[in-house]
Parts: sequence; structure tokens; C-alpha cells
Amino acid sequence: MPPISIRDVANRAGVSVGTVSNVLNRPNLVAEATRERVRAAIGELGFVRNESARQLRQGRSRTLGVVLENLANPYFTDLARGAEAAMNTDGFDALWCTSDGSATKERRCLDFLEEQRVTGVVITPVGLNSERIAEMQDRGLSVVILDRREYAGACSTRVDHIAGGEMAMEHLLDRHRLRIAIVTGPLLQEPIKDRYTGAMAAGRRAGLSEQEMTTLVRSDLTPTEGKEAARRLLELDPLPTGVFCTNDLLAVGLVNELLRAGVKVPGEIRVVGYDDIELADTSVVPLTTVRQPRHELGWTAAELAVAEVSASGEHDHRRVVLSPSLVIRESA
Amino acid sequence: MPPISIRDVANRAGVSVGTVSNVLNRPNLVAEATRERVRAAIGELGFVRNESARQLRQGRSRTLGVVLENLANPYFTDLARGAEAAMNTDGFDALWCTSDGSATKERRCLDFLEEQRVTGVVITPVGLNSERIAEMQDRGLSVVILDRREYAGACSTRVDHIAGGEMAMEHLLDRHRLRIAIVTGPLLQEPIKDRYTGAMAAGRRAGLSEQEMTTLVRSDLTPTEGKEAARRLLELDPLPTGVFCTNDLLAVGLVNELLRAGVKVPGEIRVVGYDDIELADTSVVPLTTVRQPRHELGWTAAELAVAEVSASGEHDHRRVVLSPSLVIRESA
DNA sequence: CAAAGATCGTGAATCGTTTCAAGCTACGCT
DNA sequence: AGCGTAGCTTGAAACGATTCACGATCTTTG
Repeated sequence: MPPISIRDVANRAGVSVGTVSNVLNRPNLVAEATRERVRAAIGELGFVRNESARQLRQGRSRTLGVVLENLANPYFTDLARGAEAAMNTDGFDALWCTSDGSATKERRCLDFLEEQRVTGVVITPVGLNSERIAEMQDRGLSVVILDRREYAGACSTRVDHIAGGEMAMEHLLDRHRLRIAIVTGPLLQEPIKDRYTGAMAAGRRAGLSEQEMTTLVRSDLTPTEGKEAARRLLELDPLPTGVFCTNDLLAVGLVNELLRAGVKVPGEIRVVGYDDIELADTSVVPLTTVRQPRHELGWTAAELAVAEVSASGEHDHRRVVLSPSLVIRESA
Repeated sequence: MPPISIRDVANRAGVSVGTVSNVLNRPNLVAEATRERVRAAIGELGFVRNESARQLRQGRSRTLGVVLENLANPYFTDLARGAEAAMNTDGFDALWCTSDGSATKERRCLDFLEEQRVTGVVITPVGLNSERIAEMQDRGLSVVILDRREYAGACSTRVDHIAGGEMAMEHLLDRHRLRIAIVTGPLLQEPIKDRYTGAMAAGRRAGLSEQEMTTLVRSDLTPTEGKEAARRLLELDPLPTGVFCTNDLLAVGLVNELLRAGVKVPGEIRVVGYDDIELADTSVVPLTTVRQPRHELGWTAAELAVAEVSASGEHDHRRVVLSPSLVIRESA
């Protein structure tokens, strides 16, 4: 049982390979009877088109690559779903990779995608530099940057996290509580840093000194880290009256641990999260949080990639900035 | 700027295409000086190997497909990471698809993967029938079934969910509480059904009648559904004294809602979940749950696929069954 | 010093598609 | 009858890599 090629189908159906190809790609050019004969042969032989050969011949592909940071965070999986939906709508297939936050793995992903000759890449960069982006663009790839600001020569879409951080902080401050803690993940990640920056700015505007805003930097954006952060917070005397967590997983872990310790939320400590994941709404104390349009973000990124890929002539890189919004529940 | 091919590299370096190919694939056959010259040319031209052409010529690929049901559930993303780790270790690349629980989309995924000429597929089947599996095997693909039992002619690996369900129920019953509720997702999914079956069996063995085990079937395995289930449970009079949820997301949503309603967990109602996701440990009431070796499950599946792909002669399909274990925390 | 290796490079054939100019029929029209 | 046209079909030339039998040099050895 050697692999079945278009040639075998042609023999079986008593036509030329060109005709089989036409049945596959422009069926209207082929007479009804022939078409059916060919289709029958395809079925009987169990023929499956060889995409490598097709792509090699055509030079282009209908495939876009997506490089995500991490599958463990529901934030990214929602992005992914949004992006995939948009791509499929436009007739593109998606190739997924995850960098797991490692620049090395990110490079491997990009190499892989380039070797597969995807026509474009949507990426949340980790260690990616402008040089590599430029190289890829030279090779004819469209590159869309997801959720990062500073890449001049490429389309990008992101959420205004500075505004998001401000919202969170302003909400926390609007009842004149003054002892604020900010629990955040690694500040090397731009979106996280922006949330932090926005929150600090809002704090300063409200007259808080840096000392009045305790900052806890955790190594990861997980509930476990949130739990640990809560323990640290509980050692503070006096306790903070408001906490901003730069993502919901942190916030959920933190709130749960506070409750376990008998601290009332929002009674004694108010908490605001960021992301609005499903868990925010189903927490013991439903979480007040900053919602990001995740699905839309992924969708937009994909649309930008498709637009650039399909642009025949020149193409102006677009930067789309989406706005977050405050969702007020019970935790603050 | 036409695409750069191996031929351009050859010209630039003043060698033949065969030599460039050798530098790429068997560098030790090429003299040091030549090798460096070719590498330099590759760098200067920004050459990227065309995987389509390579694969077409070679006939085989070093790529395995993975079809997952759903990215929203951390259970699947852990599987994915386990599988990817194993594949990369063995020098294979992974191609990811999600069926989103739809048989149609699953078929599209498989078609896509077959057209890409992956050498094997790891899949959590949704609507997949044995016929399609046989077809794929005829075409030379290795197929590994993840977390389902009844596919004779293929390797498979799964967790013994019947045992898992039994464990959960036995733990719930060991203090002679007798009013039990089982909250489950769609019973069409085999792993879910097995957990349910196991739990019911254990209940019956302990002398409970079917009526004494209230069953709530929810449409989805999400915290939101768990919350809704809690509301239903609270309408019962008398309240159940123990609840088994067939996954942790359900359990987390349910426990949170119970606590909100002022019901003590485990004081008034004890709850056992299933999966042991990270959230189980960081809940307000840390969740007693049945742990599945998710990472190992994904890893094993990948290993089975690699083994079958690499088997030169005949190959005996293996079925690996992993055991779940009870993790006792506070909720029961 | 000639023969036999050893070491490197070459170049044509090949993989399975798509594409396209050209060929073949049958039909309608004058 | 002759011609044009529309409708189908054909067959060969790509696409970019890998592979392999075969040369071309250079070294070693009896």
C-alpha cells in the first residue's frame, strides 16, 4: 500500500492528472459525469491531497501562525479562540505554538513556522526583537504584534492597560481608603507593567506617596502566587485596606486566602482584579475586575494579519488599541 | 526579493545544491571550509529551509498531530503540555487542533492533519468512529486514543475513571453520611460517564438506593454550571450531606456558591471534586479531589505515538491505563 | 611509482501537486 | 460544407528540497 497520489486517482478514473486537479480546485470546469467518476475514484482509493506538494507548487499557503505565551492562563486561550475563529472565517488555517515565556522556545516556534511557510504570524512577543521581525517581513511574512506597544514596523493590537490600571486604582480609592497594596507579576511583561504603571499613576494623582502603595512582585500570575501574596499582606501592620492584583488568577488566590484567614472582603480589605475570567464571577466573593476584550483582541489580531496578507499593493501598518472596562461586583 | 532557495545559497557559496543540502543534513560529510562558506551564505541571504519541499521529497515528516477537545479546561492544556514535552524530547514537532466538542470540527481537524502528512495523531475523540481510524491507519498514520476505552485497533491511554469515581464516593461515604448528590457534566463523554458509573456503583455497594443518590446533569463542566447546580441543591429538603462533582471546575463553582449561601463546607455539606487542578488547592476551602496524572497521560500518549511511528516491523497496539488517586484536603 | 583508498563535491532524478497553452469534439450558424 | 465557438480534457513544466551513483583530488601503501 504505497501512498495514493493524484496520479493513481487519474488512472482509476481514466482521466489525466490535470483533470483530477481541476475536480479538486475548479470543479465547474469539469463535466458532470467526469467529475463524479473522479470523485468516486477518490473515495474508493481513500486519496488525501498532499498539502506539501500543493504548497510547494503554489508558493503560498493559506496558513497563519500564532505564537502564544502560555496555555495555562485562560486569558491566552480566549485570545486563541478569538483568533482562530477569525482565521477560519477568512478561510485560513492556524498553526499554534507556545513559547512558554522562553525566548529560546519562541525562536524555535518562529523557525518552525517560517519553515512551514505560513504567510503570517500573530505573536505575543517574549524575547522577540525588531531585527527578527524585519527579517521575517523581508521574507514576505506579515507580522502582527499582540498586546505589546513598541514595534514600529508592524501591525499591532493591544489593550490600553495603563488606562485599565488607572480604572482599578481609582475605583479602589473612591471611598478614600488610603492603604493600598499592589500585587503584580513580573514587570518585564509589558501588559503587566502597564497595569502597574497606570495604578501607580492614579495613586499618585490621588495624593498617595510611593510608600503608601506597597508593591508585591510575584514571579507568576497564578492563584498559588496570589495565596502566597495574601500571606505576606497579612504580616503587614496595619493591614492595607485595598489591593489591586494585576490579574484575576492572582486575585482569586489572594481573596480565598484572605477569607480563610478570617479577613472580610470587601469589609476589611477590598480587592480588584484584572482580566474578567469566568472564575471572577463565580468566586465566593465575586470579583470586581477590569475586563479585557480578550476574544475581540484575538479576533482583531487575526483580521489584521489577514488584511496584510491579502493586501496586493503596499500596506499601512495599523495599530488598534482596545479599551478595558471596569466590572463592579462585590469584592470592591 | 524573490524567495531564497537552496539554489541561491549554492550560487552565492560557489558550490552545488547537493553540497548545501549536505551542510544542512549531514554536515560531517562536508569539508570544514566549504561548510563555513555555505553557512555564511545562508546567513547573508537569510535562507529558510522550505519544509514543504523537504517533506515532499522525503515522503515522511517528523510531525505529530494532536486533536484536543477544548482549550478552556485546564485539564486539556496540561495534557497538551505533557504531550508536547514528550514529542519534542523525541525530536517530533506537534501540530495542534481543537475540536471544541464538535464532530464536524473534529473531522476538519483530521483532514487538515492528514493533508499535512503528519505521521501520527493523538486524539480525544468526540465523534470519531472506528472506520475513520482504520482508514487513517491504512494510509500509514499511527493513531493514539486519549482517555477513551473502546477502540480495539489502536494504541490508547486513559485513566481508570471508574476507579476514580469509586474512590470519590467511598470517601464521601466513609463517615456514614447518606444523602448524596452527584453533579456531573454530559454523560455522553466517556470519562465523565465512567466517573459517574463508578460513583453510583460504590454508592450501591454501600447500600444506597438510586433514589438516595440525587443526580444533577449539567450541560458543561464549568464553574458557572457548578454555581447553578448549587442553587438547585439548595432547594432540596433535606439538604444532601455529600456532593461528588465530576470535575473540579464544577466543584469550585459549587462550593463557592454554597459558602455564599452560608452553608458550611465541609460542616454541613462535604464536597469531592475530580482532576486536581491548581485551583483545587487554592480554594477558600481547599478541595478534596481525585487526582489524574494529566501531564503523564499526555506524555504517555505521545510516547505511544512515537513508538508506533518508529516501529519498523509490525507493531502491537498497547493500552495503558493510569490510576487516579485521592487527594484529601478540607472540603471532605 | 602505480594502484587503492579516502575524502569531497557534483548534478540529475525524484517527490505530488498546480497551471496553462494547446488539442479535441460537438454544435450552431451562414 | 465550412467556420467559429464553447466546453472539456490533456500533458508537460514548474515548485525546492533530498538522494545517490559517480567523478575528481589527494594520500597512503606495497
